Amino acid sequence: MGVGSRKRDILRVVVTDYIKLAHPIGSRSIARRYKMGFSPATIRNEMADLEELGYLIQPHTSAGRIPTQKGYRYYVDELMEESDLDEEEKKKILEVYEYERMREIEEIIKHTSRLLSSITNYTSLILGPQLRKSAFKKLQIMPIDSQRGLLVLVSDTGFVKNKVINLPQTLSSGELNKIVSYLNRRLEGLSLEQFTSRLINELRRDLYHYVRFLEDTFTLVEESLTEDERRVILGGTTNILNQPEFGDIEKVKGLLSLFEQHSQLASLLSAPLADVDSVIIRIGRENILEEVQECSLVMTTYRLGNDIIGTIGLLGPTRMNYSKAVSVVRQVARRLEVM
Amino acid sequence: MGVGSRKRDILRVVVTDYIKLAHPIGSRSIARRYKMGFSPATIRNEMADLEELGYLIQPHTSAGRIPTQKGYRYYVDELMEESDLDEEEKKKILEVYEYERMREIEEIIKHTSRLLSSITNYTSLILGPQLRKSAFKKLQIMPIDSQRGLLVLVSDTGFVKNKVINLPQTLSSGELNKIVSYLNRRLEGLSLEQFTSRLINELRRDLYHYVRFLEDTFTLVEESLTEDERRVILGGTTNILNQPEFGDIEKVKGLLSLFEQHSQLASLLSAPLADVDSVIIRIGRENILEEVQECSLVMTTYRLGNDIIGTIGLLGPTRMNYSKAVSVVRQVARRLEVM
DNA sequence: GGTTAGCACTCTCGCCTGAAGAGTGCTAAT
DNA sequence: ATTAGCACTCTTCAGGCGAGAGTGCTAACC
Repeated sequence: MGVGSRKRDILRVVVTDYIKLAHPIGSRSIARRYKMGFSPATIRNEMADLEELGYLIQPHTSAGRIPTQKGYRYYVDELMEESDLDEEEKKKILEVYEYERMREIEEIIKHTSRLLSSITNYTSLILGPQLRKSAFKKLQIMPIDSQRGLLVLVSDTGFVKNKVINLPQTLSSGELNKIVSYLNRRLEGLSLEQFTSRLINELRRDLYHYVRFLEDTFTLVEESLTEDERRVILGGTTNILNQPEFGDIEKVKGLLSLFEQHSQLASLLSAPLADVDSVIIRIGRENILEEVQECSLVMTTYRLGNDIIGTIGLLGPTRMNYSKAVSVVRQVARRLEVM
Repeated sequence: MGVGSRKRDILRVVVTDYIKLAHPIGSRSIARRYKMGFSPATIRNEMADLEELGYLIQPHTSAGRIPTQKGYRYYVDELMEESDLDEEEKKKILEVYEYERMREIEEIIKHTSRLLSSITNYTSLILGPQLRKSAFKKLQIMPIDSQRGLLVLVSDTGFVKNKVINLPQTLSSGELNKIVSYLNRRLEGLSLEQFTSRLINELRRDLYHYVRFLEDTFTLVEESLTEDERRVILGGTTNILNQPEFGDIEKVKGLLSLFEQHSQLASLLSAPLADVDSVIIRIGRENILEEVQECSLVMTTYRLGNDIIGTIGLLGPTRMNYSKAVSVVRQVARRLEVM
């Protein structure tokens, strides 16, 4: 299919119209809506060819055509033009981040997810800061009462994690301070993925008197690396219900309960790290998970500092407005990077 | 309707059968399922009376009857017996809290909500610790780098709150320590609701040199009092989709988006504080919010320490298993109180 | 008088049918 | 290569029909 060929034009029209109208597109309606200079019959022939080639399909004989997954793929790769955002949408983006300068990273992400879903009416997914890649910044243990203390861990990307731990009664505040400053010295600048069992054992040796209460400290860091890395922030989870293709409860059920399983979502968002900065589109069955095989995901990575720290994405039906989704995701990611 | 009257028995049967079977209950099926010693015709007469009295209603002529809101109300007030839990369910409860001793209150609540929804198949709502009622325990500011610090606030109920704040460059660590220990002394034992603007102004006077960076501290406490108090933890939000009465997307939509609005949910859960320890049931339109007028809420308060600190509840269709919901909610709340 | 059997009536639900509408594929003409 | 024409297919929707379930009423029964 060469550039400027009639087939290309017709495929483009079918895809964009189907995205807009959500029902099969017939030759007659194309001829009516766009004055292409061909009769419906000609268009019909071309459409039959496009079906032969696997780009279109008929839901049943004598309905119009709708794009196949391959058709969408060709569209986003070859035909789509990235649309510019409305003035209003641009303004919305600016406003959100206007007042966000000082907040914690968690807050920024939550607002971002709300922003994405409110502009697009799709569901937004944000894979939070990859704690693994971020560096240790500071650790502190503040005594709460005689038995308990609060362990606080801060990463250079502004991520904070707490845990209440037991303190041995025998521990003086002087000793505690010494331990804390030892740990800070020892861990300074390490990325959290360097916090391996070898390192832990080394620390254990050095601090063998206090090992029992330090176990909690180690546990916290480990939890941060595993469980917490999979944290996904969602926005607009009910937007999907407005899509006509999800009018059936059964279809929605799987999707909505997927939204409660963060580790699954995290795997969905794991992008090939090669394509940093580019926007990745996964259409239908290109996604691994069963539940989203009738959905598409438009996503990109965002960075804070120099390391990649997360992914933001929009999930909609395969019939989603890719053009808009791509530009929204791109713009917001860019905006996020200058925070 | 006196105790032991036939009407009572029949009302009980209609309500329990409808809860179980989810379709209108007819006189014939009652006579068949329960050998009551009356013919269907007699039961029919009684049912006609019950309809007259407003306890039952027919969805259409010549269908069976279903309970009205008034019918459910009579049932829960007069007829229902609290059911005991299965061994398996009891075990489930024990297991969850077995490994929870050390965790932060937030974690405990999350697990509790998962527990509630998994046992009952309804949606669980937990109104978190009422920070307002809990007392200030400890405040700490840990420097992260030369410009920023992490402010950490701990309440006596184990609630932790963080915020990244700007530190004036000119501030020495000695000065910082002095400020922190002054604040700790000054705030010791105060309940957070005593943290009023009068107090803030007093602090402002005493620390007028540092006011600008302390503003963030004050803000944090204020936020904790307002925004954060309304935090609601949800579990099993998609369970509602399994109920036959919510087979229609339109009905579900409102409910699911309500689940994203925490302040609304918080208002739903606000219970008359008079009935601490008792389980409160709100049936259908007894709930204020539009979206849950076809749902019922079974809830009770739980305490940590001596002050009431929250509410746990189960939300299901009006046709929910009240008997089970009441006992689950009661048992879990009780279990929570000995943490 | 309370209870019951009998019966006509009503309403839902699933199924079929038929007409309207939309779109196609094929053929023959341009 | 393109187009007009036409028969054909398929969906959708309304209407109709029978089965099933349940009712209300009446008259008989204990």
